[in-house]
Amino acid sequence: MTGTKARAARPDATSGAAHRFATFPARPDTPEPLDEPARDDIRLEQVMAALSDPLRLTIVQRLLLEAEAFDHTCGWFGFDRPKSSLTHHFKVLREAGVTRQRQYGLERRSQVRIEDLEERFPGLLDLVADWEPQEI
Amino acid sequence: MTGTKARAARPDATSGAAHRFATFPARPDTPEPLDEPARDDIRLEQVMAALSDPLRLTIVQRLLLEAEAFDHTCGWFGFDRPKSSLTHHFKVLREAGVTRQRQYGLERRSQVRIEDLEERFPGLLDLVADWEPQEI
DNA sequence: GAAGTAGTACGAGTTTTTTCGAACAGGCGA
DNA sequence: TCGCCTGTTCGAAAAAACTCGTACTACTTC
Repeated sequence: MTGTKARAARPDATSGAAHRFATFPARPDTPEPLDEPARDDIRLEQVMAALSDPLRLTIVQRLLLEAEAFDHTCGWFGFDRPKSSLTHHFKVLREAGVTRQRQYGLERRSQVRIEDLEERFPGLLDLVADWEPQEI
Repeated sequence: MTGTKARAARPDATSGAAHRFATFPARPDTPEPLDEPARDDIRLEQVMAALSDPLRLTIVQRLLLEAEAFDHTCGWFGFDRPKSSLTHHFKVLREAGVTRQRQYGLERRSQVRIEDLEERFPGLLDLVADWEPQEI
């Protein structure tokens, strides 16, 4: 991992309305994101579908809350599932416009598209952040 | 339809925070609701799943906006689908906790559980109200 | 180059959701 | 009682989503 703690020390505030989720300035060595819908092409029904799965809700919630909203590898989550299943779920999130993924050498890192989602569907991410996973 | 306009004339404000959707006082002749989850048993993932379908989003949006949030029969929507399909979709909405249904003689009327959803998932209904159906 | 690592792509099996016809239930009015 | 009307239930077919093993790619390190 390349300096997550250092970056997390001074997050910028989200542009526009103040918000509970911190965002971070782009860095010069950041690779281009994988294919994703443009902000205005994000569809509510697809975001809802992406967030209707407990595993994916967990992913988004942990991206929002556990590590100051910065990007993480698939492996970081520690889910006990086959890799191909995780690939599938991360792809659903990205194609719905919920997350952005970038390739850093070997690993693919994900982060929530906080600003885009806040503009298109204000308040939605708060619901995810406050979600309580079903107790067994 | 039994007096929708008259009832809509003076809606009460939602209890708690002021809100864009009007709610209505219960009437003495109101039948018991069909089986539905209790407020605290409404699960975000199931609400998301229920709202991930364009037809169901349309139903909820029109219940919210077109008739001052009061209840309507399945037929009122005028969808060009077999009746059994509509029954299915209304059932998905009710079982997820999004709508409440009551039997009035022949017809079954639906309304959005505005207060319950506002308490559990504040802001979610605004997203539905502002949703723009995909242009063909 | 060989090995190790992070994750993808494909495809099959399974499950869930959706769709829709056909038959049914039950209130209401003539 | 006989239709008519609103909507349900059942069942089957079709479509979509999920799971997961296997094989593969690509980068890094030795």
